[in-house]
Amino acid sequence: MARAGLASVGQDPGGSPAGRLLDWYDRHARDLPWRVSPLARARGRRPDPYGVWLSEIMLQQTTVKTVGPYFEDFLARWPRVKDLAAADTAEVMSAWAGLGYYSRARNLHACARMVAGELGGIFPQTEEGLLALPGVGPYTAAAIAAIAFDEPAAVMDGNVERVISRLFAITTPLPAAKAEIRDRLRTLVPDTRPGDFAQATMDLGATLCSPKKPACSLCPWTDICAAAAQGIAETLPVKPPKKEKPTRHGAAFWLTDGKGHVLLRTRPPKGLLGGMDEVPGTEWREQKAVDHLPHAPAEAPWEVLPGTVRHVFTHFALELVVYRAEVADRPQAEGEWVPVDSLTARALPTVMRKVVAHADPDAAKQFRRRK
DNA sequence: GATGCGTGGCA
DNA sequence: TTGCCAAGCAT
Repeated sequence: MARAGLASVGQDPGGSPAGRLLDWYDRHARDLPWRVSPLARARGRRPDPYGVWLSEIMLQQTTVKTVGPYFEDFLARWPRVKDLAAADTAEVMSAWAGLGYYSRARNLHACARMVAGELGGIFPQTEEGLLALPGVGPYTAAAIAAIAFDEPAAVMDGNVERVISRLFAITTPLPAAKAEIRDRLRTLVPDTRPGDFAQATMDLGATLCSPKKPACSLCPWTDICAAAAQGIAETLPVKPPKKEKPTRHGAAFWLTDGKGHVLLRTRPPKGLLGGMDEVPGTEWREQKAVDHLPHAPAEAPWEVLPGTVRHVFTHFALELVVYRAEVADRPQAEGEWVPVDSLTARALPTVMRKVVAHADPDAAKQFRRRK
């Protein structure tokens, strides 16, 4: 933890910036389920490309804490890429339920099938090759290339954008600043341990160089950080103003048959909650409907439940009224009758789990097993 | 370049 | 309570 005195600025007190960051990483790397520790890596242990790929897809826009149990569950169910490729899509969607951004799950499965099939079970080892895989964009391709294959790729995620924009005091707003951030990052990427360097920059952003109240005094780069020197670290990177979220309204219909089954539907494969299961409902509109019942999946003695279900998506908030009915004989209705006690096996997104909890609190208890 | 796409944690 | 935002990608 040697502190670089003013006299040593520009003198490279602890080696190159990358070297100093790696030194910090050797001492502070977090122990994560998909990570090979710096020590084990130094001893020659290599991360499994399948595990690196799986974790990176899950980590897109998703926190480490949230991903943990899902990663363990996927790896236990499908230890190798060919196992995942052989799974049913419905089973994969069910296992992904709750993690969000469900197109990731579809692309994950498509990618597994591509790798296990036409690629002979071997992941591409270059950024370019990885970029051609479904669900793999610039960040993920670079991350896999660096972490799994020791390619000196510039791995730039939200954390790294923050770290680099501060290090060089880049005040251009995002996303226009990305090109400059990437150029700056490239000057830092070392030829040795590029994978650890990538993980170190992300760890730095996730721990010390946080969006608010960065812990500059503990940072291995504090003495070479332009933003810290100018006292503007917390203001960077500059982001565009946020758009406001409208609230949409709708209704959901919980219909049971008296024999422990409930009517569910599967949403279309693309778009919001694509390919996921749902409790049948109305469309979701900003205007509140006067009467929901004409949109019910069947005629039944519908009873409106008190309260509403609220859920916030990326670009709008949703408020649902829940109706409940039980019928002795199943009416003609689009969808599938599913045992109420096996809903965990279904691909129910979080908003629909909230609907279940509202309509039948006992049934919702089965969801508590995970996490 | 802009937009659509989930969820949970935390200040 | 409310807003912020986290290891982005596809279109």
